Order: sequence, then C-alpha cells, then structure tokens
Amino acid sequence: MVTKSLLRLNSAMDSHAERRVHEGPGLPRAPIELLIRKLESIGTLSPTERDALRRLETVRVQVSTHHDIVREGDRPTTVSLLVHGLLCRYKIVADGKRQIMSFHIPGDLPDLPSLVIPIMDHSLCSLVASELALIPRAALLDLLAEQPQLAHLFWRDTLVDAAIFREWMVGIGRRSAFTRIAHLFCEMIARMRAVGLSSEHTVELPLTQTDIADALGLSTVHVNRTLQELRGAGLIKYSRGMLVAIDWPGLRSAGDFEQNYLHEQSGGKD
Amino acid sequence: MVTKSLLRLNSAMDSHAERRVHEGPGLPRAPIELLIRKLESIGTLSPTERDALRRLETVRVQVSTHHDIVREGDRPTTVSLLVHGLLCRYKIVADGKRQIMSFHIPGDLPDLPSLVIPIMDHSLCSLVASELALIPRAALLDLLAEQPQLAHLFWRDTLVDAAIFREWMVGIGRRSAFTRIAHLFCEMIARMRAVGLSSEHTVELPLTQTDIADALGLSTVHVNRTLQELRGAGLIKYSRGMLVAIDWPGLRSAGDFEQNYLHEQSGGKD
DNA sequence: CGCCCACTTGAACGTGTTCAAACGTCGTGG
DNA sequence: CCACGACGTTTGAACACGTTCAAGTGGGCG
Repeated sequence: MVTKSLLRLNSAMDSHAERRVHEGPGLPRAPIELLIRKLESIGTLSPTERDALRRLETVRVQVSTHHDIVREGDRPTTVSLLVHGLLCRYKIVADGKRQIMSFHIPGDLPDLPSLVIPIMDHSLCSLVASELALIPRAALLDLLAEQPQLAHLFWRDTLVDAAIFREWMVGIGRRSAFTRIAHLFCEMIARMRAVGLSSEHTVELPLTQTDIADALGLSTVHVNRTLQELRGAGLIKYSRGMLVAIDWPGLRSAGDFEQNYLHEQSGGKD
Repeated sequence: MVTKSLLRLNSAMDSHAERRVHEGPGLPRAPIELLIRKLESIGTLSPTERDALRRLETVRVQVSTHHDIVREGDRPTTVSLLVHGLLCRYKIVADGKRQIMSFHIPGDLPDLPSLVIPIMDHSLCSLVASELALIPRAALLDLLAEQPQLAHLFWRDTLVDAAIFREWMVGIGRRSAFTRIAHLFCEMIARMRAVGLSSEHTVELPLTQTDIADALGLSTVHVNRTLQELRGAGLIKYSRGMLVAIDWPGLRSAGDFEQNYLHEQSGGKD
C-alpha cells in the first residue's frame, strides 16, 4: 500500500519538511567519518584518499518521516550521505502497490548512481526522521577524477548494492515468507555490524510491518503472522524498532543467509 | 528446477565443452564492434576511445548449452563479452530451486563486475550454445585506468544492469504472472532493438519455459498456462525460440512496461 | 481526550504450486 | 530406417501459501 505522504508533490529541494545546517569543521559525528568507515568496510583507503574525502564540503539536512528525498525522473545536483535514520528506494506499480528495493543505513550513499546516470529511475524516501549530508555532485565528480582508486571504490560500492538486489530477487522469487524475513533481518544486522551500528546482535531497525511487506513482496497480514512465528521459534525479539537476534545461528540458517554477497573487506566475525 | 548439467564440476577454463580460437584481425563480426555498439547504446564514445577498445585482444570461445562459464566463488581472470547466443546469471537456493537474475544478449559483459569485485557471488551460464570473446582482466583494467571517460561508461553499464535488477524485483514482488511475463518480453525486445538484434518486433529468444519460470519466480506449469493466455490475447507469437510481439502497444501496456529504466542514449523509437 | 497509525486477529478466497501423466520433437545409435 | 531416450511442452486435479476484506486493539502524540 502507498501512503498519502509518499505521493506528496513537494520535492526535497523546496520542502518545509527540511532544515538545513551548513557543516562546520569539528562537529561531533562528522558525516565524512561515517562515509570513510563505510568505504573501509568494503575496501581500503590510503591516507591521501581519506584526507581528500575530508575536504569535501557537505550541507546537513534534516528530513521528516516519509519524506521523498529524490523522486523518479529527478536529476539531483547533490549526492546524499545518510548520517542518521533509515531510508528506502522504492517504485510504485500500475495498481498503486509499492515495491521497496533497498533499505539504507547511516554511511550509505543511496543516490550515488545519479553521479553516473543523472536521471533517477526510482524514488528515495525516509522511513523515519533522518539526517543527511548532501555532497555537491560536481565536487564529488572532481574528486573521483583526481583519485582513480577512490573512483574504483565508489564503483565497488554500487556493485555491492547490485549484489544486494540480486540476493533480494532470490528471496522474493524462490524463498518462503519465513525464510525471506529471516534473511532480511540477517542482512540488516550484518550490514549494521560492518559499520559499527550494532552491539551484539541487537540493532535499531524502525521498520513498520508495511515496510517489510513492501520490501519482500508480501501482505502486511502475512508479515504479522510470520513475525509471530519467528518470535515463537525463539529466533528474534522485535518491538518498538529494536531488533534482537536471540538465536543468531538459528536465524542465519532459517534465513538461508550466506554473507559473501555483501563483499565485506575483513570477513564477518561469526 | 536445477538440471544436472548446471551442477557439473568442470570449470570454464578446463572444459572439453569449449573450443578456443585466437582472434585475428579482420574476422567477420568482430566482437569488439559489438561491444562498441552496446556502449554507444547507453552513452557516447570518442574516436580515441573506440580505437583504444579496438586494440583489446580477445580470445574467442565456443560453449555448449548449459555450460557454466563462471561459478559462484570463482575469481575470473578474463571478462566475457557475449558474441552470439544467450546467457543467464543465476543462484541456487537451499532446497535446490534456481533463481535466474538476468539474461544476457550479444554485446553484454555479464561478468564485468568481477573487474572491480574479483570474487563471484553468483554463477553465469549459457542457455544455448554460445560464443564468447574473453578479454584479459589486466588489459581491461589498464585501458580503463588510461581512459577515465571509458571507465565511467563501463560503470554506467553496471548501473543499468542494477536498474534492470530493480525492475525485475518490482515484477517478482508486485506484479501478476501475466504482467511479469509480458514485461520480460518487452524488456528483451527493447534491449535487442537497442543493439540492432531485432527486426520489427521479432527477436530470437530461445528460452525454455523452465528458464522463464526460474527468472520470474514461477512454476513451469503456470508459465505454460500464462503463455497461452498471452497468445490467446493476441499479444505475442512464440515458438521455436522466435518471439513476435504481434501487438506491441498491447504488450507494453499488459506488461506495465516503462522503458526509462534501461537508460538508453537515443530514446526508443516507439 | 481523541485521533491517527501500527499492529493483531478471523475467515473466505484466489493465484499459483505440486504432483502426475501424456504428447511431440529431435538427435542418436542399433 | 526405426527404436529409443532426453527434453520441452501440455493438460488435469488437488492443494497450499499467501491475499483480501473486515473488524478490533493498542500506543503515541497533538
């Protein structure tokens, strides 16, 4: 189901739902450090490259829940780095159903593809109130032209992205609802661990059951019942946006989860 | 269903199912010209870039039906350019079901991602007897290091690839079998038109019903019945590997097909 | 306090699956 | 030349996983 808020016509660039703050040096949790950590989770950065990244200037933006950051057909002039919150890519099909194609956690650059393919073929929206750091497209293009190894790493990031799409396709096409949901939870936990956003097997994942349904091609009713099964099987606890994998090995095997497609640099810890 | 042939243990590099021919100059239908046409369908090439591409040396290889060209876990040392035939990317899930994630037509570089992510997270196999031109990985890396614009275009190619994954996800997740199959046919026709492999709305597409089922997350039985519906609705003819869109506008609307996600350079003709 | 939204539950329904069998075609070998 | 096997396609019938519709509960926030 598509919510009214998803269809609002205000664009990210002129919305009152945003608050913009120019980023000075020395602010806590500097966005670029998050990006560096993300890039280092899938590859290596030289000190020169790290410094070059740190010289990027960004504009911090706050967006409210269910705010479209970019929309299908847009030609964004900035690339969004997610600092805090949760985003998703989605498309609406002919009869109004929504398909979510990916979730994005802090450190991600969900509209990085627009650097190379200027026109968006899908929309990007916040699932909770979130904070972004906008990187001007031109500045990033200049940086990548100067630093070919960095360009390679950004390319790599978009390829890991594609690998995640493929894995979701396998799930939607060939796995049961139970396995699909377990797999999604494994993936989100693994990705968050890789960038330090998880303690033990607990993560903050404020998805509604509708979000999960739209991501996995299910109905909310069935998601609800399947979540109860997962809880009943002693695999997870999940309430008020906190997901705990009580039985991590059990969840992995229930979800048929093989971490290799995430292409993490320093192989997972378990 | 997974066929025995998909599980054979011979690898592309040592199989008797291959015949290798070193590529001399002046052979008819030079593989690189195909690649150039493909790249020009999604962007522009300068004369310098075209010449640089033409200096790539390739090894021609023939592979038989259902031959694994690269397999999950491999680290290929060449990048495959499909010259003739039809390939697919696939994964096998825990209970033995196969999910096909993409089809590849002549001009495609299905394992291009291995240039940047050396280890394969899925397999690549031929659906009919096919011909490849293998480009040494190192040579291609050198070329892209010298020609940043060309590197951008290859990046772009992998991003269009990802856009196709997303569109398939939407289909598998949120569209009916009828719409899904119609959409697949539209996509294949559009892609083949873009590289000149289609006359009118007729294409050679030697897929079995099992291939279609595994690509769209359906059973072969249901694919069979849905194909009969598509024929009955006067939208297509499809036999012996030749697909004809009798009613192209009808097929497009039945398939909820919006061409934009293919990001073709010179906007489709209809 | 009252509304909105997310979650939960029940029951009927339907799209697509599974199992089973038969048919046609093509290539191979006796 | 025909018998045979392999494979793809077609059909029937029972079944199941997940959907849809509908109603009601619960919590957070203005």
